[in-house]
Amino acid sequence: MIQVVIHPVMKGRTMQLVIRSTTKGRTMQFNKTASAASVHEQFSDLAPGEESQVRHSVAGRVMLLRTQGKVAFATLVDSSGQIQLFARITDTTGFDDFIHLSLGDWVGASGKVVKTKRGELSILVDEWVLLAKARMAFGDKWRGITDIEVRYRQREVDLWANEPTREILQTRFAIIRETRRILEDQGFVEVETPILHPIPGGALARPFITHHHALDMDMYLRIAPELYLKRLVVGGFEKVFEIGRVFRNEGISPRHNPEFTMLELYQAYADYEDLMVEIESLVSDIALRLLGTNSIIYQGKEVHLQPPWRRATMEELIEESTGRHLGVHSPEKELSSVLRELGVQPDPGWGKGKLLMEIYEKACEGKLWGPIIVRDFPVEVSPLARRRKDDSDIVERFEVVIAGRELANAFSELADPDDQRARFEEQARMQAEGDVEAMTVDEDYLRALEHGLPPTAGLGIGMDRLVMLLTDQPSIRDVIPFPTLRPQA
RNA sequence: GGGCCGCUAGCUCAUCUGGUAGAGCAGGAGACUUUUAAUCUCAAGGUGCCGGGUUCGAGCCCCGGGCGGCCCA
Repeated sequence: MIQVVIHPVMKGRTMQLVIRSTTKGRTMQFNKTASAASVHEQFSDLAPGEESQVRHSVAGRVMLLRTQGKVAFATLVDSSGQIQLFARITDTTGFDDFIHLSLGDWVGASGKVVKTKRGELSILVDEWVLLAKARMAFGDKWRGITDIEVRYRQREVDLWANEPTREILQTRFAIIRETRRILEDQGFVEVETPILHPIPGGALARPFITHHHALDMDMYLRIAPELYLKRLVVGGFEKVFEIGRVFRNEGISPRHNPEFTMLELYQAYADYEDLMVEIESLVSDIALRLLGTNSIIYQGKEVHLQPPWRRATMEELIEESTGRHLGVHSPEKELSSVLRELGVQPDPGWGKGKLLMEIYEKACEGKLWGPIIVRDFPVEVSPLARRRKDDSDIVERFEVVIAGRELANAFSELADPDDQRARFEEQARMQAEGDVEAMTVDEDYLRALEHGLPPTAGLGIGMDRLVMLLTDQPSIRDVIPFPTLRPQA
């Protein structure tokens, strides 16, 4: 015997409906013949008070219920929109139960499509069935759910009570879909690479550690798919991309979630200049397709996404911001003192390249509205990127900054196995000195390079941040269906 | 990790300086045969995040803890 648990707010007739829906067997199937939107499309020209002779069956969630004696009106919401149910004691079987539906109940209803005197297109219900009972009380019917914590923890409630949440996530999934289409149209092949890594690599970040019992070894959730994707290029895939989750063991903020979605693409025979053009058109095209414009508003300020975007070197931007001409060849003392003036205490282990990068991040990045392509980074902070021909301390790398945030990171890939080994060893040294974000030597990757990586350029885009930008959301949590939260005590 | 803010009925919010908690909606009973957040009547609904302390008396003041938000490192 199944114990029927009744929520405290369920009483009287509503409780009887709960018990009946639980103990007398559920309706397991419903033959829905029309969506709310399709009813509106087909019968938009019905006159107020006019009844069509067409029957339809609709299904969805009861969002509002207005009873008026011997008639009642329910607003039914499905994934396409809303349609009104019109129940009448003379037409509707089980009318007495109908008027005791709760907000949130799932209902299937059949009847003629009519338009009421007030001009609301409706289903004049003759038969209906309770498909699922909402035992938990509904949020405020006017304001929905505003408690941020409830919205993130019980996203299903947020989703059906708050329409904007649905719209934002629908846009998110559409952005990812359009990205795939655009890249496939350009001849890129979507691939999959491991999420469980024996060695974390491809980015400077602290990984999550997990354990494989049969192999009795620790493994790491990937911090980037980068190294495996380049091994596919070595194997002969000339244009590849992967859209997938990566995991970084760092703090949570309005811009960071421990797991997030990254797009990485690699193109053989290309360099970072080619990818500057690629990302400009990619982001602009996605906006055009989904929003109908590439001139958008983010948090009250305009962002013009139409190519070309401004390009500037890191050194140029530092000079604009600080008024000082600094570079990787500036005296270390000068770089340290500028950084200290900016309020950052340099770490003794930092070289000139790291100092310069810190200066850029502190003095420039947050102030750049963009879109802007910031190019030519120090080799010290770019262990997988190719050196520039004219200056071996600088690499062919760029970041895209929009609204003060890094949206994408790209570079001409380092293909020289000897240089790569030296870079890995430098990273390993930093790791030994306690840098939890430094890389380790990846012999499998080095062996792959020994087999020959053609000239290749790679690009990574934080898809969550792109979604934030295009949906005008200030927090990454609002564009992730189930953001990471500490469990409630 | 540090600072500031929040946590009151199922939901959304009130409660001036400490005096023993209130409304709207939802839910219950009833009225109403074309409503649009329908309306009207009645009744019910609270460990004030948790634990200490101060006080004759704490939702409010103090200390500790939890969860969340924002800012900073």
